[in-house]
Amino acid sequence: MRNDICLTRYAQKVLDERGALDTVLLMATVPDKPTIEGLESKWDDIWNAQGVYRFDRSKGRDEVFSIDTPPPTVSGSLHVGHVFSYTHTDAIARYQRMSGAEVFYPMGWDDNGLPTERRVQNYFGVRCDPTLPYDPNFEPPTDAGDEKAIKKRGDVNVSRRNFVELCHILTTADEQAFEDLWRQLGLSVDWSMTYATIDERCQRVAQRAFLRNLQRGEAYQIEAPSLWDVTFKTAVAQAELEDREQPSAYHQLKFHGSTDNTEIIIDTTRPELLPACVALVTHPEDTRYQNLLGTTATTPIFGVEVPILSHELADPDKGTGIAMVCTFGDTTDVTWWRELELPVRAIIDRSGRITSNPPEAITSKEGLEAFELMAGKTIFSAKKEIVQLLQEAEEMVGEPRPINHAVKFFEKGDRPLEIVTSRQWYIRNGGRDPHLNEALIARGDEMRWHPPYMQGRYTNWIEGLNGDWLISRQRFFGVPIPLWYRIGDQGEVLWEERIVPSENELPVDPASHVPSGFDESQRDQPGGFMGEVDIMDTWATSSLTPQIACGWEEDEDLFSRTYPMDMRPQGHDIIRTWLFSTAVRSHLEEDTAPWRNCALSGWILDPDRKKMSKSKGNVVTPAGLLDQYGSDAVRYWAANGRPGTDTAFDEGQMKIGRRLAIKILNASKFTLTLASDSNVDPSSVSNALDQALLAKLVNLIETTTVAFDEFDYARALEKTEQFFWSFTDDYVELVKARAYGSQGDQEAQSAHVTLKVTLDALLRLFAPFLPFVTAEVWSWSHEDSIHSASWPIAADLSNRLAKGVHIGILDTASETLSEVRRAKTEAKRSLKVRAATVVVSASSERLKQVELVRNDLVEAGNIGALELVEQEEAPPSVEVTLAPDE
RNA sequence: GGGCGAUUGGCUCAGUUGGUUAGAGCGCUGCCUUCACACGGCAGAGGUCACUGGUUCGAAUCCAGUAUCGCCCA
Repeated sequence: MRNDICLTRYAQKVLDERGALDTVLLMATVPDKPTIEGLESKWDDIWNAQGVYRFDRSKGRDEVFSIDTPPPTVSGSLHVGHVFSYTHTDAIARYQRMSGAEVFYPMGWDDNGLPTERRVQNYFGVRCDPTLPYDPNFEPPTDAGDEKAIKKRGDVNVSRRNFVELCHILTTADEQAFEDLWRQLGLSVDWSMTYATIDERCQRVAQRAFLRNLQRGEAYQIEAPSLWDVTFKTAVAQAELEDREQPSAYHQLKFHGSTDNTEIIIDTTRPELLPACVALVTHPEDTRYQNLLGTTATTPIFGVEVPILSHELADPDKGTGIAMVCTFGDTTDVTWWRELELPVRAIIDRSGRITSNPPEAITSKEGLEAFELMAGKTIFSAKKEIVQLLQEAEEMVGEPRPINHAVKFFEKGDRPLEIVTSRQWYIRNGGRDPHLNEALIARGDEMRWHPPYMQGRYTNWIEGLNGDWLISRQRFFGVPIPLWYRIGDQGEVLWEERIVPSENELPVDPASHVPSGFDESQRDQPGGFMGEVDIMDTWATSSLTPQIACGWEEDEDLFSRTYPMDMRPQGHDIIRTWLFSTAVRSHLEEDTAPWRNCALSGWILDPDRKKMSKSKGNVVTPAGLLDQYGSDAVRYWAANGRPGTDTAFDEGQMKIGRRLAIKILNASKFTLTLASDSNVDPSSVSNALDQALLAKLVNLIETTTVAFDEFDYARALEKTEQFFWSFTDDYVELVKARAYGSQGDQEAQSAHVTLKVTLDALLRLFAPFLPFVTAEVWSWSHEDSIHSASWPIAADLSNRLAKGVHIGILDTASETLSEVRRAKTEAKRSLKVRAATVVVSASSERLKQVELVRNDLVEAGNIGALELVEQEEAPPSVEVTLAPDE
């Protein structure tokens, strides 16, 4: 029965012996009571078995549409925000596939980095202690996941390698859960092409790219002040910062002019950095301090002599207009230090405490004693200590004045960042090189941005860069920086004498692998080698997703067919990190933009219009919603969110989506039951109303095709939905009787063909959004999958339509029918009650249209006498006289 | 402080280069168990398009400014 020829034969019989054979046909092709329940697993299985979404790598670059899917962070649960943006991408992927493109749509998992470390620490109740040796017999704790039990026993210390193994155990399980959810959602991903950012291939790509950067001089190591998170004890990059309003206080300190011992009052929020003071600085045009420029002052308590200098960045309106420069309180201090060529007096260590040894510049007894009191203390305690000392010495004016101000935090951290000097690896990203900066901004012009204004965020970010990209992290679970360093005869590390692995050795872990030409006994020995202990920032891997997905340097054939990629979908909040860093890597590696299109999706807001995020605790998880409303319904809600626009989480929209899916089932059942006999040749459509519907369908196909080509899936959905409801509410009601044969075979046949052609097109237009219900309905009358069927082509339909179709007939008929319904409703009568007479007054033009659909109107409205009165001036009116009440 | 976005019925949103009377869905109200669909259908009420000016024959739409909200960056 799934055979088209067979189906046609049966359908013919239905026409002849209608009624008697209806049941036979229904049982054979269309279910009696179609339902959307259970479609997800049924169709996932079928798609899987048939390989509907498998990438055919014989296709050339011109035929391929490649998508650089964002690898979601697996160390957390998915929330509806993910469903939202991934559905947008999938709709476009499905449209492209149906339009004839060979869609390259792999999925990755982002599992390396801090979020995983934190999850593993909490889930297993462990801490990584890199000094411990690997324990090959280590078993994961049996109480994993049991918060109470873990809290009771406390964390267990494990070696780095054991810790990494636990990371792999957990991420593997997480990834399976994610895939299951994506399948339930109906993403048309080729699941044979997944990758994980910590897997061997990704590590190889990340390390190879790093070595190439190193070779070309784009990666470099330098000892310099950098932003430092004291909780995670790692350096962080500019892109990972966020400002947070924090309570603080201004303190007025008395410096003393060296020549005449005048008091110089400076305002500072960080009095504890006084021992690290290296200069005072004021604005070059600030008349108040002109006479001091070029002289020196001594710091209170510590008695260190510092120069008084000028710099543009000193704000005359801030505090007293003269500031103390410390190494280092904030990034402005770093700028002053660098540009004014000041010395370093570091007093904050890597855990955020005051160092035990004072800077050499402090020599006075009083100063050394004061430092002794602060040494080893946290910032908070040291501040209390120094304020007390200053007040006792009467070197502070008044009390601290509380303020709120913006302080830089690591976006994942919860203590303010400090600035410490350390040896770190950087990749050039235009933060220091104006030419590279310009070149990267220009790359933005090679991509189409959806929506276009998002390009401004990219440009603004690059323009505001103040340094290169810091990629080294002092963490455990990530891709190691693939290097060793020679150790000199005295045991000193020779940072410039790097030992670089060859590319075919990758991936390497310098902590356990031995560079060629050495053996393990030489590790950390004079004359031997030392492995780099740092790992790369997670973005140093994620910035290579086009290279990873497309098989860079490992599958040149695939690479040539897929790169540069056609589309990068992502959230607008990570333009500065993911999008930008990816552009950097492709620029350096391939001298090209990584993609042709960037599609930026908005956020999901909770009903209070707050961004949905884990930290706010307002996250809604998708699994329950998919079960409750069905995947098509949830996708419908998601697809209504316009590109780049934040959208409120709204279960109401899911209810509507569900209703739409059910309506499609029922309307299809009706159409296919009546019209499965029909050919689908629009040129045989003879009725004027039918022709008008098909002409309108041509317009719809044109509109949705243009919208999809512009990545405006939401518009395509909206227009299709609008058409569909008027199709079922008006057109189907108007032709129902005729389709059953009331006006003869030819008229019925015209309706059948129209119904069938329209349904076939509508199902395909809906398919990118509602893949399950459309696949189900399509299968009732087709052998192939709707998802590999061709997208409707407007010209194909319009070319086969009769010429001179009056598209307005459809609206005229709908409006007239609506008037009849209104009369019945206002009379509080049933819609099937007879309208004894209906008088339509309108222009002769409009009356001609009514005349053309007279029979359908009379039957749909159950009209006794339909009278037409010509009236050119007044607006058209419809007067209805109902049959008397029974 | 700079940049960007938003502001349309109770709610969520359309409104495509300025063009009759501003649309849809939800919610609300009323009616109808109709032979695809009660997991439904039909219809109704409800908006001076944030505000103030300007351009224009004509502005939700273009321009300037103001306010509120949000985001990004200092």
